[in-house]
Amino acid sequence: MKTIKDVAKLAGVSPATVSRVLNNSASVRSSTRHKIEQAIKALDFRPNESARALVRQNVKTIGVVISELSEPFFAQMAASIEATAKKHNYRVLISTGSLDANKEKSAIESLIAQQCTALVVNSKVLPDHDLIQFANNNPGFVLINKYVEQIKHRCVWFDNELGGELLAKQALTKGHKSIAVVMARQKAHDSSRRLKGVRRAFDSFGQRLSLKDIYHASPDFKGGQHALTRILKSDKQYTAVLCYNDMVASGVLAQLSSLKYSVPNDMSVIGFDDVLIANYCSPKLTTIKYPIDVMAQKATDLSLSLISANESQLNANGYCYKPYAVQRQSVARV
Amino acid sequence: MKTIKDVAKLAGVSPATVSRVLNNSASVRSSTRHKIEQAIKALDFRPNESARALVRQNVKTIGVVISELSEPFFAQMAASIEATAKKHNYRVLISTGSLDANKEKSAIESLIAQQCTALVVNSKVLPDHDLIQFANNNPGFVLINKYVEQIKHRCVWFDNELGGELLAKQALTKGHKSIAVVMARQKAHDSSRRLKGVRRAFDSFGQRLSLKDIYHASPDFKGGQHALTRILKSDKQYTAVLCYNDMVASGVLAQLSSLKYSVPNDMSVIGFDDVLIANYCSPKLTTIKYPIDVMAQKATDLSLSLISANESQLNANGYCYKPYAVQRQSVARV
DNA sequence: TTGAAAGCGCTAACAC
DNA sequence: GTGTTAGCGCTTTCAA
Repeated sequence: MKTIKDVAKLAGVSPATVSRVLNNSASVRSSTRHKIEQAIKALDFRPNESARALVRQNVKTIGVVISELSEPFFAQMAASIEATAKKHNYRVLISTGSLDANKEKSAIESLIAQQCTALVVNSKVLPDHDLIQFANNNPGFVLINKYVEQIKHRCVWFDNELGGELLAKQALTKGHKSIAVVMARQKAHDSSRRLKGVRRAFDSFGQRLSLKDIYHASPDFKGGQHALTRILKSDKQYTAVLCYNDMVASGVLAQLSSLKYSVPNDMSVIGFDDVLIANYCSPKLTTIKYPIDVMAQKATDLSLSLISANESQLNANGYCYKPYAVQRQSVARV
Repeated sequence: MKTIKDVAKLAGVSPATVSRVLNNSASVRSSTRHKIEQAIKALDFRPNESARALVRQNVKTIGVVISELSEPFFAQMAASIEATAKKHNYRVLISTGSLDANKEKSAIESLIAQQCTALVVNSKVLPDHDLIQFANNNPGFVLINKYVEQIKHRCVWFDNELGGELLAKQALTKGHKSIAVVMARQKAHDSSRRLKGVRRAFDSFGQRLSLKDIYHASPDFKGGQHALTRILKSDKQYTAVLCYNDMVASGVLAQLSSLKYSVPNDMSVIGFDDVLIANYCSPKLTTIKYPIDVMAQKATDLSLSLISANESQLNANGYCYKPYAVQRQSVARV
């Protein structure tokens, strides 16, 4: 392995000067610089990042914690973080938390041990006080998809309640009266806030959402399939199904299709998130946009500016992103 | 930041002994070990991985190069690598290559500079001689989804030709005579090998694939939509469309659906890869399985065993994975 | 503008 | 079993 000494020897200078060229840290006579650059090229030298990290006490790596990389929503988030990090010349170290508090915690800790000063964490199950403690000990710690009052300036989150409201309004404004709602089973998910928004919309339309109309399912394709089966078994004649996310909605769609129901004529279906599949299923899903791309970008920028002490432009209230409706073909007027 | 010295001081021992406990590297009296473990816990100490990497000349991090993280196929691959790495107590450093030879090269180089001795690379556009050179200088360098003769023992690849053959047979065995084929535009993709397999199947059925029946498209949803439009404009009455991948097939499906064609009655459609969406679209796609999960796992294990000199169980011929057909509902008999 | 030297936190010989 | 010491490759004072 080539080291800075090899370069120095070949260029006939000291290692310190090579370092100066590498970092543009002090003025170096241009002839000297040239010699060094030649030597670097000749040896195909690349500085050892571990050594740099050790002496600089940080590493040009942003740590990312997510629950599950294979889910489209998170994959998109990770992709957006990676793209943003790349612009700042940072790499991305990914660790999964798998919906387990201990694993989530050790995922974060391991990234910190790797000297990641920048950290973008999508915590699903870790208690707030743990998150606050991490934030206090790590200047570059940022939460995404989560709001924690005490460290809100490090949070990039989404207005789930408004999302729920918009979700319900997609059906309510088209005259639907008998509406089923499919939410996620886990408390950890954003179900309860979305449901609150759904209720608010019902109230504003003078309608009532009964507990019986709320179905619980795992937040994926299979969950949607199962939920729809239960929905059809009920004695109510629903005309619309509000879904926790687009994967659930796809499952609902698939099940309806296999039962020869026509969407949106026999049943309207509304998704949430607007991931790729919403645009790819048939009929295309009317859904609620969760702007995860720009949120991920913001979280990355935020983390990076927090560690560069470039705090002038920080928003003390954090960053809340709003949903909006994306109307496609899965909703009919009744 | 806590260091090994702090722990040593608190436990009343030397740093070396702390290191021994940390690494289980030599026998330590159990009472001493206990004291040290107490001190580690009390200080919430975690060893600095950069320092370890520097002295050990490697890092417990596996570098991954892929073209685009947001594509479902690659997201699934990345997820599988991460899961496997985690089992070996490795982290994952991800870098994207974006179908550009220079970016791909610098992505690999940057991972090497980070001391990643284990490397799983999905190269799309880098010339073989570059890959061979990387392999020669990096014992843990492994290629996935690619076969390079000179370093085949470091390759985990897929039998695209057989895949193409199976793809065509899904239609041929059901009596289709007029078949359109949609392949990827880029040479970099596996199109040509798949096409070769398609041709072989046609030959074995005594049928002829004319150049006019081959359509080129970008390997995604939009590409599928556009391709189908061109297919329907042709003067031939096709009864089946063979697609480069499931995303293309979804686009074909969507376009057919919007034109009120019924699948598979009016047209049969066959995908490739068997990503999630193949199971989620309507009708469910008949497709060819690309076992990316197990391949990614194998590539990760291979890379890790290459650097641990645990080469006894290595296969000098590399690892070729075979496709198989997954029959669902998008193909009819004619 | 450049070089010498110290040291980041850790591991691994080599003593004892 | 445990401590002492050197040094991994780099950056950064401090002098010159």
